[in-house]
Amino acid sequence: MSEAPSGTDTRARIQDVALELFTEHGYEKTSLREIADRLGVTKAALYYHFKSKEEIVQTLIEERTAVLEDLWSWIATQPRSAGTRREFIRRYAAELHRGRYHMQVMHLIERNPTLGQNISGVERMRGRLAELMALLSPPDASPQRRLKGSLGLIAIHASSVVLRDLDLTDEERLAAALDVALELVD
Amino acid sequence: MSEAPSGTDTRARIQDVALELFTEHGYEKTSLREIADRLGVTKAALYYHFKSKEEIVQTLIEERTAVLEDLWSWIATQPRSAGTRREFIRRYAAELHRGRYHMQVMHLIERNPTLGQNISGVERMRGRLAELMALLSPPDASPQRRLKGSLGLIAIHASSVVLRDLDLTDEERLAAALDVALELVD
DNA sequence: GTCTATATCGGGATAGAC
DNA sequence: GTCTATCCCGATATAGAC
Repeated sequence: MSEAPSGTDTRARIQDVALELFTEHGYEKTSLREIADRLGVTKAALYYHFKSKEEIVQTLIEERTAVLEDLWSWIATQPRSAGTRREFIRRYAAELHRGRYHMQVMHLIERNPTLGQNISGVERMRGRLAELMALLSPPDASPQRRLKGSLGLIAIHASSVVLRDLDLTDEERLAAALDVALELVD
Repeated sequence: MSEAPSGTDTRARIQDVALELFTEHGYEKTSLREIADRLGVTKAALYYHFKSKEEIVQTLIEERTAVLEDLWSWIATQPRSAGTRREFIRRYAAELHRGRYHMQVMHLIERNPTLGQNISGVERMRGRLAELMALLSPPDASPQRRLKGSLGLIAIHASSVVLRDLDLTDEERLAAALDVALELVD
């Protein structure tokens, strides 16, 4: 699933490069020529693997949506307790270790307002994310508690940017974010 | 400064509409034709007031950067105490009441990765924002504390999105965010 | 599976009249 | 201060050869 058999799987290599450029320069600003150039192929080659630019980003997003929906299925069956929320945060963080570009895709959809108006699947993902955030506080929580719960997830996403200048490894950054997130959902 | 003499000041009306569309659909995706249409003028008319699309967004950003720099000048002269941080958060929140589109511009720069590569002034703003976030925790703080301090500011920015479905007024939302932010920088 | 060549479109920007 | 008309470019996407 997230193996990247770096030899022949051009399709996966396209996704890799596209995601990197989309997150770096934005979806709209990234041209297919740029992607093709970096791969050492031509634009037309991309169209053999994907029928449009949209489809490239769609496949990326659908893979990550599946992850969110798995997490949602799990949490929906659990009691709405602090213990559940803490366990959720741990599972979410673990996912960041496994799927190699979960975080990047999250940044992509957070930072590209244009995705979602046209691109199917993005709205569903944003919806799932909102639902998960709502579940990170007790059912009858005050707005303050609601916000803190949501900030638990946001902390994890933001840590890589906010702690960038702090000379930590990715693991250390994630560990710190995990501490903060666990506290926020508690 | 943020008056909008709604009669004749076309320049301000262009900024208004542009900001709204930029934040809604993204900077790249918004065309000058769209802006002009909504104002009931033509593209060429925009070029009388601004020499380029970039200049429109630049003026927006420069006004908000000035605000951040004022806040920075103030906090730099204060002791790095919890009291200072709390007062900073209060001043920041107050600014959201005054300047009518401070928040929108913040969302704009957060969510458009493409701004900043080319557009002068954005990097300076991002830098100021990072510096301010760093000052929201003690000088020798752990990564955890650093992250929590930064989340104080982020809480304010995120509240409008995160608490959207909660049927609160903007004031109530901001008040809740303020509570959480004050706690986070403490 | 990748190439060259091309069709087509929409965007930013300018010239010059009113 | 706003208009019409136009230029120019880069982007997505397709056709068809190899």
